[in-house]
Amino acid sequence: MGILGPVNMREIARRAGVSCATVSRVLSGSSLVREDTAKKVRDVVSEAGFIPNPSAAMLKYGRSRTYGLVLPDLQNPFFGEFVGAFEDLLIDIDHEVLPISVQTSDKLVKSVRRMLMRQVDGAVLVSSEFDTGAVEPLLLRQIPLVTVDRRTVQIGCSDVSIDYELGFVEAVQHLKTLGHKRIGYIGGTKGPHTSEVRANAFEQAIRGAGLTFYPGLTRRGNYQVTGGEAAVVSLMKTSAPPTAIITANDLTALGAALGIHRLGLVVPRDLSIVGVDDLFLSEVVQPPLTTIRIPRKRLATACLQAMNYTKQNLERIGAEFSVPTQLIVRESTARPKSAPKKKSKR
Amino acid sequence: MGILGPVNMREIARRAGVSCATVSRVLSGSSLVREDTAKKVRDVVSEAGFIPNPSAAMLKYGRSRTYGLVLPDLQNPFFGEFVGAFEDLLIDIDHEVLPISVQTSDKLVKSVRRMLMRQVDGAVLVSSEFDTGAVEPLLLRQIPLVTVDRRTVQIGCSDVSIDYELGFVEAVQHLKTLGHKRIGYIGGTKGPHTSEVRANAFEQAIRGAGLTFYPGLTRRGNYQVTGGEAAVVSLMKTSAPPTAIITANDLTALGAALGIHRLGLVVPRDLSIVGVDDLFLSEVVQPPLTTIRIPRKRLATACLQAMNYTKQNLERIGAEFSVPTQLIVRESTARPKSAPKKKSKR
DNA sequence: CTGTTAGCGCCTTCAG
DNA sequence: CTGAAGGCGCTAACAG
Repeated sequence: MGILGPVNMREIARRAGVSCATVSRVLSGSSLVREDTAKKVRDVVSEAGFIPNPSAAMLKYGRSRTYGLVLPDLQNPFFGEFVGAFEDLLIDIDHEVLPISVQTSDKLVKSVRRMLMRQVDGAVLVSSEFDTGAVEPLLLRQIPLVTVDRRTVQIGCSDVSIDYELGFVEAVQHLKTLGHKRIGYIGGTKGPHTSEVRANAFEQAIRGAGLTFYPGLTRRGNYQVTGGEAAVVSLMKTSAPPTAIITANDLTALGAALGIHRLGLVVPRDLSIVGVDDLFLSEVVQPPLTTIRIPRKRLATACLQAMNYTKQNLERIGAEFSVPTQLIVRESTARPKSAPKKKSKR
Repeated sequence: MGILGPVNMREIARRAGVSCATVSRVLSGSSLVREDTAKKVRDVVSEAGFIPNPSAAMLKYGRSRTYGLVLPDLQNPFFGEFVGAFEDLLIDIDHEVLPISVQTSDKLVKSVRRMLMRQVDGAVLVSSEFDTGAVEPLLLRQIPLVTVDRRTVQIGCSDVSIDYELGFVEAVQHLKTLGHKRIGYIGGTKGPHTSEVRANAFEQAIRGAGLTFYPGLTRRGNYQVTGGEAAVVSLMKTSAPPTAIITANDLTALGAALGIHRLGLVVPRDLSIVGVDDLFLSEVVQPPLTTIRIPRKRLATACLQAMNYTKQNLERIGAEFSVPTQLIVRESTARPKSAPKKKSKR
């Protein structure tokens, strides 16, 4: 079974009575080794519990078999779930993921440094700000880049966009069918481009459905519970509050639901709420949240695809990929209470 | 600024007109370099954006500056939060964390292999099953180990126990004060030792408070929402259901709350619920969950402490550390509805 | 088919 | 104070 201390290849070679090269060949599955020799080597390897040192290989090849994954906030369960999905994909190709959470305070610069240290073979930047200066070192070193929802490509950098437009249209249609006319929106923070993308998708969906877009029913959140709560309170205090809102993500929606509750109101009777993400907790809360699902697996797959494309076309402009979203109707949306009354003017 | 392709030390040395050794000395802060030479080198280093390749250093030293962190389930937000806390600690000492989720299906063996590959300097096993055979290779290679809630130590392996006893006593006291007498429990899966620890802590707390321990009001969950829901339904169908329950973790508690809701009942009117963990979502759900908080930072700190102890006493039996818990009272617990009626026999 | 050799980038003696 | 040289473990040429 096991052994004491780290065993190296030379030691394995010695025990098997062959040279390191032969051991290396056996391990890499080369067919240029006689079967009985190979078997002998394999026996020694497994008997010693030998595991090759990847640092050595990396030193030789300059490839680390790991991809950096820059996320805005690992506290948000969505990103945790996404990391898991991405990791599963990488395991199949024997790679690793280096997840890096770029909190508000630290700069992207530091995470870039960390990736450079770990010699990542590529980096995926999810919904984060794209500070050209900060990622410069990556580009200069020819490290393939993939952004999510930046909706811009450049040499050595592809983009995967999440099709919010699709989900928002479905959501607005859903609300319209229920009878909502005054639909509000609680967005994300100012920095990341995805905030604008989501806000625009909302406005377009509203107009596309033939409804009125009320700028006064729009608020900025922070992608967290706190932001959703504060925004919904502000929204409900207006003279003509919305009967339904869509939020930039589920955490914001959960915050909004909390705010409504604290106001002594109830969801969906007093306000219908639609989130974005579909956290696995969203179907567990009361009421279960109607939300626009971002499919993690498809997103992860698209990122990997984009990565491969970029890698193979490093000299060229990156490609654009897209991932669909899907409305999941649960119980946080219902017919507006006020609407019928207003209509039936008796 | 940046440069093209990976730059190595020799190149820096060349540009600065010195040798690699001098560059190395400057980078490691050796004082044996003339200040003007050092400055010259530092300028070239920062101008080239040079970052030393840790693989080379690792190859030399055999230390990877990373710790493995084996968790039962990264889907559970508690572990995500814990990884973050542990990582923060490691950043300060310039180390990294390799988080590994050991799902039900895969075996611990595989994760051990992954850690061996990455040449971790140590491993923390959180609330997982401790298969002696599987971790043997770690022990044999003299890799310091820390377990959480295994409550056993051995050569080269320390333990950090979470003081559930404390939290459960507080929780039972809280429920007793509210007037509860029939308190049930929904536990964890059979494998990990922590399940027994939590179950025993519950039973002792009940008896310690002078209440009756009803084995019939005990169920097994799976640390997930589904388990909590199924268990609570089963519990409420008994002829004499509990008026309050304590669950093995917050996810289970959330599941229980969901189950109660589906049964057409309401928390805490029909059943008071106490969780364990204090997920950041637990204060956001309706009703906010009363729960026994496991402080992540303190747990992470204790793990690191334990790791350092083990490392410095590899030949000796590990030490035992403990982390306290704390009851957080919110709104999922209240006076039982039935109790007063039963008492006032009129 | 198998062994020998050189070198990946860094650090650390040992000389100068 | 600074330079030259060797070696960490592995692999890919190149010999045999």
